[in-house]
Amino acid sequence: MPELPEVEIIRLGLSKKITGLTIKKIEILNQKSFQGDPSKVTGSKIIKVWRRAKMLGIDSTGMTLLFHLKMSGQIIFTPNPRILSPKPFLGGHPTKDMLGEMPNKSTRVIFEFGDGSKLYFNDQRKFGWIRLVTSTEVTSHKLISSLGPEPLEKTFTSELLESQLKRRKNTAVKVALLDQQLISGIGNIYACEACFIAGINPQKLVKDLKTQEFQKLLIGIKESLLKSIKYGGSSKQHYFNESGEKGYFLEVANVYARKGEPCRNCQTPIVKIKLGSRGTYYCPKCQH
DNA sequence: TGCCCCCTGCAG
DNA sequence: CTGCAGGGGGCA
Repeated sequence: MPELPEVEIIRLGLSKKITGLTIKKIEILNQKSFQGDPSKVTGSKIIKVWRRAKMLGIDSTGMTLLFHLKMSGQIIFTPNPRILSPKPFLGGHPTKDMLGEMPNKSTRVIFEFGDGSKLYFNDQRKFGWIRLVTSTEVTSHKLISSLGPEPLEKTFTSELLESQLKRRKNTAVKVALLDQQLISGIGNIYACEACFIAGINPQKLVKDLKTQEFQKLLIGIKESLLKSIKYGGSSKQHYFNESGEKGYFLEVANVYARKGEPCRNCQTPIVKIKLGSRGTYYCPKCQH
């Protein structure tokens, strides 16, 4: 589920909460969700929490826990209930708006820290994973080294966007935007949103884009990602931040999941098509 | 460059 | 019941 904004929100929140804590115990409930030897980090202290593309990294001494949430992964932090009052989501049964008690049936890995707080890795569909790698090996790891530039970096300009996308000239723009080797962190929601802001039909081939369209697309990418972070991310089904709170970006999204609803710009009903086997939303009047 | 697949669960 | 879901690796 989570794309760049959602993972970034988790990073921001988690960083404040777990930096400095000691990993006391790692309980693996689903073997496939955790790759590596957990004993290599138990007893060590958390130094840093970082993000690259849609991946989250937790550094301890010499080792990195690398997380990928894929479609349904969640990272949920709970303070020690004997020290701090329970968060609202600890209260009850899971609903659309509330996460419910931890752990639940989707919990795959549980980290326990020295102060009694816990971190739950939940993943209904089991596509996500945690990999334990040495910190020196992580940057050179294939998963990281093959990634394209981060779209929110200042150095990510329309020239860079153009040169990256043009590595796939005969591909539809929206499909190219999803390619993590070209640009990292954009997923299905923000690819659709970026195309809308840029006024570009998602089916348009990269080779047919004009310089000015790359400039608009750059704005569309940065705007939609930043706006989502501001609104707490997109919570369609699974996404909750590390404190169990939903995000509200989809309530202000222009096209994603708005099939048949009026375009916010021209009132034309938003259309849904399949592109590269992914659901794709756009306004047939505003996007050419 | 385009499918199939990894899984589970929810909506239609 | 079928189809669909914030991802992306592997394979032809």
